[in-house]
Amino acid sequence: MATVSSPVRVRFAPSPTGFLHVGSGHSALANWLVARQTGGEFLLRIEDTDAERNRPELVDNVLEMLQWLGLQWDGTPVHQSERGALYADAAASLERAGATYHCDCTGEAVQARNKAAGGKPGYDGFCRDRGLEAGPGRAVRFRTPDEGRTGWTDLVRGEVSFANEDLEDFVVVRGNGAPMFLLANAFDDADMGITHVIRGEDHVNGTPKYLLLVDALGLARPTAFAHMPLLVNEGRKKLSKRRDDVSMADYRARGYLPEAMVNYLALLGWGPADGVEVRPVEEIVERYRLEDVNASPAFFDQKKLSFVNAEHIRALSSAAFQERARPFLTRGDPAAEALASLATEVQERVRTLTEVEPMIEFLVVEEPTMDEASWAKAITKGKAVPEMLDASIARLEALDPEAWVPERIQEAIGRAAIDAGLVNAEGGPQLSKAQGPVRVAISGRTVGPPLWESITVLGRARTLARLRHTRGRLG
RNA sequence: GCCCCCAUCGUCCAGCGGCCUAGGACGCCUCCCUUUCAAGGAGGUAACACGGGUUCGAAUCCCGUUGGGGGUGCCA
Repeated sequence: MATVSSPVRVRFAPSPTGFLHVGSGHSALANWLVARQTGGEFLLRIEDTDAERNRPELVDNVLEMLQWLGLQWDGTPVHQSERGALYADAAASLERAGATYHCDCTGEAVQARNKAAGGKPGYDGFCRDRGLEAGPGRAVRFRTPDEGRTGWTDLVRGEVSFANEDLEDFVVVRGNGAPMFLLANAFDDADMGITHVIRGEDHVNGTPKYLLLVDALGLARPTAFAHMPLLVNEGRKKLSKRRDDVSMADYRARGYLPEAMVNYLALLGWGPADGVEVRPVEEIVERYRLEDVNASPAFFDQKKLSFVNAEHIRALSSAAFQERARPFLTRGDPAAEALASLATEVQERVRTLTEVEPMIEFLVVEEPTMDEASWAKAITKGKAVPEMLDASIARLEALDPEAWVPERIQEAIGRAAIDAGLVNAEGGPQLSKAQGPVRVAISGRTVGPPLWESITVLGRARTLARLRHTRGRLG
């Protein structure tokens, strides 16, 4: 299959009926990648011809999410709602060419006839030859050919074609005068000079009608189409707003990095030849090939997304990591300062930015929130817990306040372990056992950043107070 | 129902007629490292849906079957 090389002119055409969804993001990304790669243009068109469903405020969400992802579009977004006259002209030209007719059938009437005729869906052509004039409430239908085939070369699917006899006479203008999706969509693509139509697989069935319309309008067909694989859930069903986690804004709120989202989305349906999956977007722009995109549906795997996100988090400089985490710190500046003191340790341990704060929270709050499971594991079921806490208090207290550094603290805890009888075969301290009660006492949890560093940052007074408090609870 | 599409490990991707006793990644499991958890290192688990062709040779090409998905609106 030919490679897309000369500059393309592509578009992302969302309908503002919902928040930007990871599936639309996937299609938008494919368009953007190809535009950037070929030095072409990535245009935006808001398909808001349905005044009743249209929610203008959702346009903001779509634009904001595209910007968040870094998918900057070229020029000003086109709004179909402002182009009614153009569609009316197109419809008039269709009528002059005899390509359309007026229809006054109601949906119920069509259904009833279909049922009587054996239950096949679609319009039956009832008004085709009735010669109805235009009139209020009357829709305009396109007269599809009765024979022949309509097809195209799809960059991801190869040759695709439909028998014209299977294509019903579809509506191009509604009874209220509003243009239908297919008319506005096909007309605009030609009018905007779109060379490559890249969109989801759910548009495959509408493509022959689109093509018939473009031809009847005397406009040029796009150079190529590419129907991207659908993104599916664990049940292998198309991702849906109702049952799946698909809102791009939610992923942002849950601490995913836009570069990780873009990286992961690019991996759905495609993979770089060198096998390096996690990489900067510029490298994906260079390597992406529409012709190599798979036609089969891809499962949107949040576990892998998390892995990719963790990799991108670790790739950040410490300063950048702290800056990116800042909006997720609900406890403000104190939390930011706490993070600064343990940044590299935390950065290596989180998969999303929302996991940052819980890891340093013990440094910010008065008293750490005690995790019940951790208490049960390290305190209730721990070995020589009272002894270990007593010894830690004694050893840490004896430590020169000037020497409150990780190395000295490790030594002190090591001695405390030996005092408490937590020794290994060589007579050394059994640190893995010894650190449990201390960690829970100071942070409330069994997992967290390295202990010696945590104690160093917590400070002498607070560390001793928390150890004593926990010791006190044991009686 | 009809039309269209899809079919390699649980998942994503590689494979485009011999290099495949099928490779990488996520996940899961084991071990190492280790103050917890991560990270890192070493292993392991696991797939060409089925049946016919074509060919000296098929995961790769063709046909069929089965399975899955999408569409089937005066929504986009």
